[in-house]
Amino acid sequence: MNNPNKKIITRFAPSPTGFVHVGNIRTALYAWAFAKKNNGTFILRIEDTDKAREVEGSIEHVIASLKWIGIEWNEGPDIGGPNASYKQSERLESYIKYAKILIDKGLAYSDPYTEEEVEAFRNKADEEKRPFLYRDHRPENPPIWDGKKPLRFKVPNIKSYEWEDMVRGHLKAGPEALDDFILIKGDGYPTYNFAHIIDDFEMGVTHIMRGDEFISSTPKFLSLYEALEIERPEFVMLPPIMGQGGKKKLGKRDGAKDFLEYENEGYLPEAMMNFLAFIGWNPGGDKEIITPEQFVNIFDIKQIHISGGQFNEEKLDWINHEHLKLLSIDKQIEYISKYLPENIKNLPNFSTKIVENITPIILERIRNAKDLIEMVKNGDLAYYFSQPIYKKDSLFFKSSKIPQENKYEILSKYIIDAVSLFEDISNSDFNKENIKNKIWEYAEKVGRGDILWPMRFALSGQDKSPDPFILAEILGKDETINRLNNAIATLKI
RNA sequence: GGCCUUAUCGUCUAACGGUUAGGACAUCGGCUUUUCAAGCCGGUAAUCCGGGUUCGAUUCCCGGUAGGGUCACCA
Repeated sequence: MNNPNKKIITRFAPSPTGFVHVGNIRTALYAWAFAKKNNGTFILRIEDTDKAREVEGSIEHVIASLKWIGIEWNEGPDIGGPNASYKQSERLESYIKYAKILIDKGLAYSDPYTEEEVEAFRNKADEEKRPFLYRDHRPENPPIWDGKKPLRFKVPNIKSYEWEDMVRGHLKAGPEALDDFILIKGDGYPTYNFAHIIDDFEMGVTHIMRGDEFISSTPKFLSLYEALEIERPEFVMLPPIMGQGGKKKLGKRDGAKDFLEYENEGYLPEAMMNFLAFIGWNPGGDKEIITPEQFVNIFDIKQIHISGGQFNEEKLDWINHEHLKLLSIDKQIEYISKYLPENIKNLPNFSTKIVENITPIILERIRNAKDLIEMVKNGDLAYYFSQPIYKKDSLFFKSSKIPQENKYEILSKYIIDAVSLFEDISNSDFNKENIKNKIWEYAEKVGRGDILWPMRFALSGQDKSPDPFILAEILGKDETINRLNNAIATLKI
């Protein structure tokens, strides 16, 4: 088939019919990684031969999606290349050229029927419960092709085909898989079946990576390669990505979402790449968190799976969290700032300094932007930027040992003592270690929960929060004492 | 329905004839602890079924079952 020393050329060839989803991107990812690993060429080609389904802005969207996840191409519609154009609608001369070769060989003919007539043949076959084959109706004397009627391939040899696939191994199909399919449609545009073969040939593509839904049409492609007398590329059939929960192949019609949505939801591109890479491929071993560079280095077609994998959002969340932890502190701050909701940014004491300080705390508690928004909803963030409001009884620790009768006085005393202890720490030494050391002995004496919980609650106003020492450090000495004094005042009401 | 194809814990997977069938996510429990989170430790959990081949099958073969794909002037 291919000379092993030949430069590897792969491509990703979406049609501009709307957004791309994870399935599309996974295909692109493997083709890109394979080419990159082998110092080959990766081509982006737009298959815009169905004008009816075309959606405005799709090409920009594909480009944005690929760029976001970090896939770059060597040739494409935006950057050109030696075999431009990279849009099929601008390559019509090529298709006509090869169509004429087939006509001259007697291997293509004009379809004399109307769509309705073909449909009637099909329905009749259905009624008689036998498979429909156009070639059963192959016309005796087809008219000269005028470019206004579909041009059909005249399958030269109705036979069984066997071929090798780099993932599936040996595959085969009987003659019933072969039919006189349309090469060029009535509107002058080629079909996928024809166009991709011509383009891959002209662009020197060595490996075709695509979903396994193309297995059943492979014999048609094989027959066409033969008729055209061109060498076929290697086939690399990728397993499907199944939708969450169900067993259906993930597709646009089944609720697969716009790939760029994942950016809005706070997923990191490198986490997304990591996750997608592992649906349908596994390097063996226990390592599950890999960087894009590592992925390219270890990617191997031999380790692509043959059966489909489910899209598991919980695993994606975990992977995202792992990658979040891998980020530099500056990148982490950038991440939190990017996804922090506006209502937090509008709080009275909002400052980027506090955001920087609470970034590690937040990061520990979230896996994506949804979690961050959830934190905000639960009031887990607002207290860093504004005074908490609460009822005085919630200041008491659940298993408090403070006697009921004069509990407000006693707790006030504890907090007053704490304040005076903290007064001793200078502003510059007001960090969590010093704060803890300062109060620890006292806390041991009165019972840790009876002062630590009230202190934490006075600072946060929340049942759940980080520990009081880190809270105090982030708020700073003045604000900490201020809030503790507020708690004392609240107890008096 | 015809044809093609797939099948290991709930999920993603490791095993390339010989393992107490390993890991990860999720889940459950424990430790730690002022609450949460994180972390650490541990538990539950799988070879679809039936025949072969073999000294020995998750692994090879056949059949069944179940899932997926495909049968367009869509890609």
